[in-house]
Amino acid sequence: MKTLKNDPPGCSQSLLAMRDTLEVLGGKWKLLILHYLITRDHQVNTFKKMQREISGISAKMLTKELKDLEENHLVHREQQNTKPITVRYTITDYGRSSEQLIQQLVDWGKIHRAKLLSVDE
Amino acid sequence: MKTLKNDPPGCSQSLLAMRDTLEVLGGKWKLLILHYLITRDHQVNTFKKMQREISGISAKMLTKELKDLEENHLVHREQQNTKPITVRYTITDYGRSSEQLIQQLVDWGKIHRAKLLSVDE
DNA sequence: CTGTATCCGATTGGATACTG
DNA sequence: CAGTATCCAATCGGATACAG
Repeated sequence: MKTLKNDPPGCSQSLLAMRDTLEVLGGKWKLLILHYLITRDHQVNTFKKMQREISGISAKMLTKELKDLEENHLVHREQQNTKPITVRYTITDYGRSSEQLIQQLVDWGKIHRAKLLSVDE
Repeated sequence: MKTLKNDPPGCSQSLLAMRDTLEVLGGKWKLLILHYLITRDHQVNTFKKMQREISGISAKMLTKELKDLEENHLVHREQQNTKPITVRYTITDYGRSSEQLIQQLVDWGKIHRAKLLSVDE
């Protein structure tokens, strides 16, 4: 498990917690990947399939993000005995703890798109 | 108000909403800034004060992030008649719509720090 | 198929000095 | 005080080729 950065001096508890979350789940892709795996829990999600279906991500990025998520026990990596080799990625129980957060992202995105329509641009 | 990116083809509604949120509120600082302004709603929050108290942010970044947030009606900018000039930043009603999302970030950060302690590293 | 390695342009973001 | 302008280093991240 990756260690977190130290508290910036004088940082409140909630600020620190936010920073931690942004450090672990921040960036362009991690929450999208978690969402992908959560909503496709019963499927066999291979590297290739994920790259195809998570629109816009490159192999390099997907590798890196999956590695980060695995290090933090949010995602499980399982190599299959196929030929050629395939790898199955699944969400862990711990990874599921991000579900509410993800739901908030979805909810807010909908709020924002609605707001956009209601405002003269 | 900034327009959002178009839907990547074949993108589900929830995925699209997540992308929107990450586009508007993503990055290292925006949610920290909103949190700052929400929790200090009754104070006079000037540029300098914010830069001092949001540990680690540079003037350049704070300028840019505040501008983005203002463009999206999440933050209000108000120039004061002081000498030298000061500027007061406040959260808007719309900005307050991010409060639940921020709370989730705080909650998850606490979960994660606890998890970190419970796992042999 | 699942990555890794390399190249390289684009972007990020700090430091510093400066303007109104 | 509230930014802007400039320089520059570090990182990001795509494309391509390649390895197991």
